[in-house]
Amino acid sequence: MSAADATPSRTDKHELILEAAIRVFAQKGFHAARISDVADEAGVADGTIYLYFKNKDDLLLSIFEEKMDLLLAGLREALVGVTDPLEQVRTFARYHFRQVQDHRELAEVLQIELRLSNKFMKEYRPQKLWEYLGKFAEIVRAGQEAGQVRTDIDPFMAMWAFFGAMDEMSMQFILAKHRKFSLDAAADTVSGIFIRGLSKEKP
Amino acid sequence: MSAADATPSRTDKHELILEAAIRVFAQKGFHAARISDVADEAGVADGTIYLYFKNKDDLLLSIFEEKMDLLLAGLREALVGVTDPLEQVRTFARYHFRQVQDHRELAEVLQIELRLSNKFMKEYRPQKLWEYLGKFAEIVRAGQEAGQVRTDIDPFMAMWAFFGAMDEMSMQFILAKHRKFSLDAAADTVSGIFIRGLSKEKP
Amino acid sequence: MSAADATPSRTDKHELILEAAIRVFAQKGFHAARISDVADEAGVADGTIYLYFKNKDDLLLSIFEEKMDLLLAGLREALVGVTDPLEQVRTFARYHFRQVQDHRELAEVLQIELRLSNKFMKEYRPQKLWEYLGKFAEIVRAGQEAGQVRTDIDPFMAMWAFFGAMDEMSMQFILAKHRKFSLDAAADTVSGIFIRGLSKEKP
Amino acid sequence: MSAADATPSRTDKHELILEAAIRVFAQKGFHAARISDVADEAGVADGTIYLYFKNKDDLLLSIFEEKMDLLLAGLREALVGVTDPLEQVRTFARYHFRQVQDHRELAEVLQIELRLSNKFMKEYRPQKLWEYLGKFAEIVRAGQEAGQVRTDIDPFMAMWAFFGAMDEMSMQFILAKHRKFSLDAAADTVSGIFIRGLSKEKP
DNA sequence: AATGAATGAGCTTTCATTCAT
DNA sequence: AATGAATGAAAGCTCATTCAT
Repeated sequence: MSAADATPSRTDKHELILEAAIRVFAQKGFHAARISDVADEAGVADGTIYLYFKNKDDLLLSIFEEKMDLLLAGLREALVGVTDPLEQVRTFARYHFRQVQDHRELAEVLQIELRLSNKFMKEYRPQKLWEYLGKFAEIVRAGQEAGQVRTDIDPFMAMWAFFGAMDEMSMQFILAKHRKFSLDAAADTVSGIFIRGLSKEKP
Repeated sequence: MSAADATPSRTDKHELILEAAIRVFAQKGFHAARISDVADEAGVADGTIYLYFKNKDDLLLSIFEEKMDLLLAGLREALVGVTDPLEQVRTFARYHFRQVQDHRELAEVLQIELRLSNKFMKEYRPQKLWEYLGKFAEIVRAGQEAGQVRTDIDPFMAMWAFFGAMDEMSMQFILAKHRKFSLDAAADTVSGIFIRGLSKEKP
Repeated sequence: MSAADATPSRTDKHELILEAAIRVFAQKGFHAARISDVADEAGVADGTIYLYFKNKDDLLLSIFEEKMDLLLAGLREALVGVTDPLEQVRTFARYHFRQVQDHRELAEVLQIELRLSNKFMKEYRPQKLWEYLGKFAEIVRAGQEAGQVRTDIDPFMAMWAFFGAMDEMSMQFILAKHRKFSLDAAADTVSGIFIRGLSKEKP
Repeated sequence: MSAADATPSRTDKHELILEAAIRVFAQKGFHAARISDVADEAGVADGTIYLYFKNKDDLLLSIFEEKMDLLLAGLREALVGVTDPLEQVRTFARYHFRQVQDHRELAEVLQIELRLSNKFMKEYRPQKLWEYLGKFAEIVRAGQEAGQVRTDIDPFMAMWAFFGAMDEMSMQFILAKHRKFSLDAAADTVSGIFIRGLSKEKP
């Protein structure tokens, strides 16, 4: 009500429910999770969820959409000041695995549960994911133009390979809850392979 | 029907149902597919499926188990006579993508639908997958011992990265039903990156 | 706004909501209509409706109660000056069908939607309807006493028959949105049949 | 299994469920009745109902369709041997009210509950009802051709008036569970009014 | 008086699985 | 071994109603 209007009292149910859903989906899985589980976790009534999200699927997709925005913004920020394309590859990998580590439940939902939804995999076009990964294709193309990256590799092919490698290692990290698995080492391995694998051979 | 055939007269309903399930799961997705759909496709009664498989999940896992056996056997055969570790990487990649291309419905089930099953991802230990991928770790280790492969890379880390790269590209191939996407090119890209990425730098 | 107006400044939300409800119920049907639809149509908040009506059923019954008052008053006025009982039958029919024609949405609600409510049909005693129809029974009785109407017919039985005939024809008119259906012809048919049907045979 | 195959063991679930539904719908009303109520009444599981009927609406419509067939067949039989059109009117009325009396629960469903369904009233074309009532229009037309029935009345208008009169009286009979209301008297009243109302005035 | 965000009870329908034949 | 009719648990979603502001 003040001029500044920080709206501290507004609980932002949207955010509240979204975060609760991430925790619940990560723990029980999307299909096993009931709407009432999410409602309980968020401390609201079942029906309240439908005031903020169209349905259960929409809740899952909203997690993806909204979190990918943050992920993409963070990636752009992480790449600021890194000019060398091959160094950018390393930065990308480190940033990605750092996010997986820092937001493990979210990662679990995005990596595993999102793939549950046939809607997502087969009907939905993950535009946000393409924007995120597109940065890698740009890096490769820039490296090719700068003469550092071999030109016999298609940037988009390399992009999917890079994403696949990171994704699978993240998956193993998530699944290997009790085994040792260093994401820093994963970042170094992936960037190590791709940096050398993509660079022009020394003459 | 030959004398060598151990079970000549048995129609092998087990196999019949399994193949029907692959087609149905690939087409409709595991969750959307009904047991009665599989039964119809196989030309048997619903109840008959339960004489050969414990439940719907077991049907999915059986597809994985039995097909991975064939895949692994094929891989071993493909690698026969290829002695150079780096060349073995190329052979592996080509073999893998060839299988995806030749058994597209099976690939679709294994790549997408199998991941749907929380049971599979979180509880089940895909021993057969590890055996298959383990070949790659062996190749890397052998290369390291032979002095061709850099030793700062953990063979198992490399294994997951390699699998992830191939898997994601296969996924894109499967999803990109109408776009052009060459699996041969994918094999060359992946092996191109990994062969150079794993090899020792030339002095 | 006039001096005679007892409630000049009051916007009369009650009336506002009632009229909105008639339009909404007629258009979407009572069950399909949401309280929020009525609120939107009336330009008030959902909760406001509950300041004027006990619940959704009460809203429907209030439409009946209040509109039947007007209908009954109009009928009495229409019958003023008509002394011949058989002529009164014709007047009744013409008045009734005229109302259906002039207040089609209201008629739709009263004819179709009101019957939807189990509450209305099985628990509620439609006193107002009986008053309205009672006029017909009175007409018949008066005709019997005057010697114009046959006495082997129970006035109340005749009343229900007369009402049923008019009601069904109104229903057909309402349902037959696109077909030709003249309510004037309906009035003539009904009164034609009942006037002759009720009158004493000519000796 | 015998040659005669009376199939006494076949419980005919379809019929069983239909009859149970009539009882339940009549007692609780269509909307208030739960599928599980019908299942309980029929002594089957909830799911079984869906093996025989598409959904709850279909169950209601099936009652109408199947029972109207019987009603129509019975009407035709009742009219056999009655040649005089005006006498046929009386036969029709008596048959109709007899059915209401003998199948009171069915009548209750058809008269009251069927009208609950917006689907039925607004979308569904009650072909079977038209066939039933069409007999009356035929009777009127035949009477006009034979010179017994006045020609200033449209047979279809008369048909709706006749049906409305009978329907309303049936409704009152059904609603007036505890009051005295003779359906025989109703039949005589309706046919009395319509026979004289439709016949040509004596010269 | 007015609001409208929040509530939570309630129910149809699906479909994996069973078991009498 | 094979059938397929029958089962019944399970849950997403709606919407009339409430009440704190």
